Amino acid sequence: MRPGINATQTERIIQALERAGYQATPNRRLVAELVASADGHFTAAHLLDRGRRERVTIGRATVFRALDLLTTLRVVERLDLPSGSHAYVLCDPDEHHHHLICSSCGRSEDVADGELPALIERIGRRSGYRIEAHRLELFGTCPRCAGAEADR
Amino acid sequence: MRPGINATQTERIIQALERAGYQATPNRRLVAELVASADGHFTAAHLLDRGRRERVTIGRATVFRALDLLTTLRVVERLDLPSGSHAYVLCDPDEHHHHLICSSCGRSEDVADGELPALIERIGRRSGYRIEAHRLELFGTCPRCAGAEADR
DNA sequence: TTATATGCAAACGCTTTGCATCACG
DNA sequence: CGTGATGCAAAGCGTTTGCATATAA
Repeated sequence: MRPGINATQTERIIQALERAGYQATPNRRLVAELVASADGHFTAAHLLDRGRRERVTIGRATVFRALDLLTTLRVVERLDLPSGSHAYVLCDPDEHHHHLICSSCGRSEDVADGELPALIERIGRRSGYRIEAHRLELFGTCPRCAGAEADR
Repeated sequence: MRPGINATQTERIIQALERAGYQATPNRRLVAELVASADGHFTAAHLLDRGRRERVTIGRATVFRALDLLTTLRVVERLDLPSGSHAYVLCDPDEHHHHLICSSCGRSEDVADGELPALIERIGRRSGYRIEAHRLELFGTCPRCAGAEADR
């Protein structure tokens, strides 16, 4: 889980692009690598910085456009942090899930939907609303950071 | 539930301000009235518009500052809409709850926490995270809007 | 050769800030 | 009087867009 490049993950992202009919250009490959190697969530600015440090001339717009694309393809998801700012996380496109985010290091886990649908169904029945979407975000401290705290 | 001024609600907001040691100035009273009479969620810009329509010279900054204050006092809560933009809702400062928002008219309901804590406790145990905060947002169509649809 | 992708810079929308003025305690 | 509140305009920040260029199918 060190911040190296995860070739398999990178490939998955690129394949998602190609499957959807987009070109796997060098820039998009770079973004895919950066996303795949991000440990936890990241902002667009963060990604742009890292991209430029890799000595590639990559434009701000390209990063935003690539992230947009990946969001549409459900390869990444956009989070609203408690601070009000936005971040992205890599995630599994194939199943509905939610995110558990470490406030200390930013690492995040996908959390399966579990009993939530039943709960939501009940809320819908009680309120009379037809519920069409939901979003659950969990914030906390991951085991590693909790451990590091204890060591101090 | 028409968009009239809800005097009781307005008073509650003003009292929250005073209790916290802030002055209940005419501007803040106006914001309190606007917030109390908002049917559903609203943006800062929306509030500013309405404030100015009431023929009061009120500055953008004042509205933002008042909303900040009310957010701190938990009289309103800031929402992150799926579009990525922000809105505020009036809510009950005394109990933890979540929001059910009508995508069609913007009306919103507080939803009690209910079984969520148990679910979250389980997620925490399974993941090893110490979960410190959570946010659940529900989007759908309220009974009234669903009815209006059916009437068409 | 036609559609797609890119970089750059400017535009944009929302929010915050600096500062002089005003009101309240 | 001194602190707190306000309006205005300007600055700030993250994001998007227009457009000319470059690259891929």
